[in-house]
Amino acid sequence: MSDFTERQKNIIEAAINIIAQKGIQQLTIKNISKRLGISEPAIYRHFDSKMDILHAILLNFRKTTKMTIDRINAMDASALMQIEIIFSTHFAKFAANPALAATIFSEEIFQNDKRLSQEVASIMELSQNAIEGLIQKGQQGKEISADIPAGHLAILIMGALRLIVTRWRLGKFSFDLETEGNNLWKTIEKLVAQRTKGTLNNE
Amino acid sequence: MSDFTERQKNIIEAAINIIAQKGIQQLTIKNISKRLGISEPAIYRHFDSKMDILHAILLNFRKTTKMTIDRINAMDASALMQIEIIFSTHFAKFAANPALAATIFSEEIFQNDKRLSQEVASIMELSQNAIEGLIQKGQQGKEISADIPAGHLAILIMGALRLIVTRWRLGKFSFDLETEGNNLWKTIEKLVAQRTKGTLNNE
Amino acid sequence: MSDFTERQKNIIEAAINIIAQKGIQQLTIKNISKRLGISEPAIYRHFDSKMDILHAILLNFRKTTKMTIDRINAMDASALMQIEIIFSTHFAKFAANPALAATIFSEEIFQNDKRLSQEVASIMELSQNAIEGLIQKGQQGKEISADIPAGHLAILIMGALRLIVTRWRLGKFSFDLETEGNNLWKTIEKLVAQRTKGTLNNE
Amino acid sequence: MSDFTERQKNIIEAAINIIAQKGIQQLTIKNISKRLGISEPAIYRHFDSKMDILHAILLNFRKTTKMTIDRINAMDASALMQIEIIFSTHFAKFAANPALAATIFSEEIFQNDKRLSQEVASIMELSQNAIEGLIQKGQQGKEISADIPAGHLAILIMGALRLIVTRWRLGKFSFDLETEGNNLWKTIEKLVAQRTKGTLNNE
DNA sequence: TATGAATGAGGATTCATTCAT
DNA sequence: AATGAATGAATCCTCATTCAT
Repeated sequence: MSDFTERQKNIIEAAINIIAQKGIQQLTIKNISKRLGISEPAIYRHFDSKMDILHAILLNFRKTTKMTIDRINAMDASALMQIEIIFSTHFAKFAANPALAATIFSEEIFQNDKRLSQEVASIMELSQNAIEGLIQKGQQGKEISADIPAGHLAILIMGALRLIVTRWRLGKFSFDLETEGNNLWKTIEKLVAQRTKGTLNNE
Repeated sequence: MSDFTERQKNIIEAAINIIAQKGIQQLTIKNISKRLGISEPAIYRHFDSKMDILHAILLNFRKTTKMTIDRINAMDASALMQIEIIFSTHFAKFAANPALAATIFSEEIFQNDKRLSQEVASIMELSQNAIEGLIQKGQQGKEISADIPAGHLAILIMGALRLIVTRWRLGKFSFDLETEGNNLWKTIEKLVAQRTKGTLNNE
Repeated sequence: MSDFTERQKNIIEAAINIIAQKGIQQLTIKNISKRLGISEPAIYRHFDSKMDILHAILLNFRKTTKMTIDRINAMDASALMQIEIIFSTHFAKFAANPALAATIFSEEIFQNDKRLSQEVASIMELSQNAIEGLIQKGQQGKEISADIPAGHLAILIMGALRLIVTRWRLGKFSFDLETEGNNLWKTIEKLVAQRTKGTLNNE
Repeated sequence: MSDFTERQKNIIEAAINIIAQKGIQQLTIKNISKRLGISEPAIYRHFDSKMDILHAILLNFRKTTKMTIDRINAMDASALMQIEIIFSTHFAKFAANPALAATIFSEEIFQNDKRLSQEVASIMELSQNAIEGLIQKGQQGKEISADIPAGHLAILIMGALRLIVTRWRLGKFSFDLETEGNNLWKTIEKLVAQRTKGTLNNE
């Protein structure tokens, strides 16, 4: 959030909350200003257009995602552990800010605007590449079965993450996201772990 | 599509295409009518409201999904084979009608309307339950590793399916969905297959 | 109703009921046709326009009002008795068909159309003149105090009639119109009755 | 009009004039804005909805009516004189603002909206109760014949007032309302005045 | 006699945005 | 930095009416 003024941060936050609670169709300048208790034109002091607000949301998310990934990549830990941290960090982030999930996973919202859709694609790539890279590292380190395409594994992991978050949202947060996320991770870990004769799950 | 008149089918189709090409924000009565070369009020001869059109889209999708699932469930095939068919049928359907994917995976679009959001939830459950049931069958038949929770597996499978379709859409269909889908399936199959000493993947 | 076909009578009746129950704003061709269980264009087989339907309602009311008045005028009864009959007949008519009151007393509804507004004026005159004539007759016959302008008396009588009916409608028919009407009449009678020394009310 | 902004007062005035001149059917946001020389959306800066405008008209009328009645009630005058002032004040008000009469006496216009119809009923009650109260006072003070139910008298007075105003409107203001009103009042006064032997009208 | 399909005109209302203050 | 007032364009939807069948 470093490059944004306080008011801009307020606006971004309000916008995210509106999207999460009421859907993108309710994200109007009027609703944002109402939430902040200011007038509509006041918004235009801080952002040139509504699109700019959406762009700021994405930009902001990409930044924090990148920071998280960089931090995790720099860790001295096993690949599986690192992926797990990415996984659980995402869940923690969404649990703490459910609005974010609604916004980030609403790709089609942004498809009308080139700048926005590119930003979305870029964010998706970021996590995908990070996970894929860690998987390859894990395969080289014999933590993860080498016979599984890293890209496919990344899709499975990210797809599961997205789906469980979406369910959680649509189900009105009726289960504990972090707990379920961790459980899911254990299953994933079991699936992808290097299987040697001695560690066979069955038999 | 059996319960709809020809005009209703036209309208549904036009609506799906608009959502796919321009996004839900562009799904207006005017745009639908323009696409069909009729006037706006003409739409209201066939649907009471815009929401009813969206509802019809979902209803229709649920129906065909249910039929597909029932047909596959009735098959005399291994559980893995059946899941694979569900998987590939979905890809085939989306490949044939990319608009559908955009519509169906846009859950948050519908969150303002109870009837619509319930329909979406119901559709998601349908596939989830079907896959989960087949996984359990596969586990009982020793096709699929029994130590993996069926629910988690179902989330992984459906999550991957959704994610790959979303990527395909956002990437403007730059890869062949069915091919990639089949490849992904092979990986999934490998992951979940009952692992006995003799069939170990590694070593 | 003699000059109208059965279908026309149905339409008129439906229109009156809609005006009474939902107000003039809800009097639409669609609502009329819905009430009759026919299609909208079917209405146009029987009336050239919506205005023609309203005109027919007024025409019809004027006819029956004229008939009533003529019949009463022809009676061999005292003037007061005759006015009372007009008075109570109106109440009976409105009690039997509350919709009519709502329609007839909604003069401003018709003010956009010359033909309709003239019809309304003509109906108002009809009753006014009838009552005024009977009052004069009563004054000549010494039934009614001669020092009161007949026109003013007619306004008082008709005004009270209209107001009590309006109240009855707005109060959702919470009192018995005919009973209250008769009570009111007794008061009116007392007020206008020829006051001779011997029949003084006070003292 | 105290609680309304200048623009709100403009809008209310324009609305009243439209209702009076063209009827309620022509009371559209477009027509109001046209009359004020502003755009349609501009209206919504000042009123949330069209219904709110109608409500404001009624509210305003009720307020001034209440003030008038309170002022008259506080007067040190005979009951008959007080009623006469209410009577003539109403005529003066309508003569000065013919539009108001058209609006206030159009009860059925408001019947679709609970809030509005209650306001209308409340306004009607206000005058009715005031007059009824004054009649009782007059009866106690022996100004007014005590053998006449006060409620009936109030209906006669208010009914006559309404009817004469309506005629004046429908007749395109072809007579002088205040003059005719005053004449009518003299008749009413004569009718209700305490009749003692010495003041007998006849003989 | 009736209908299904359609339409031009218009309804209230909302939108993102601008401008003078 | 903020606001009150305004607006052009667009929203969904309804209306009376027409026409081919």
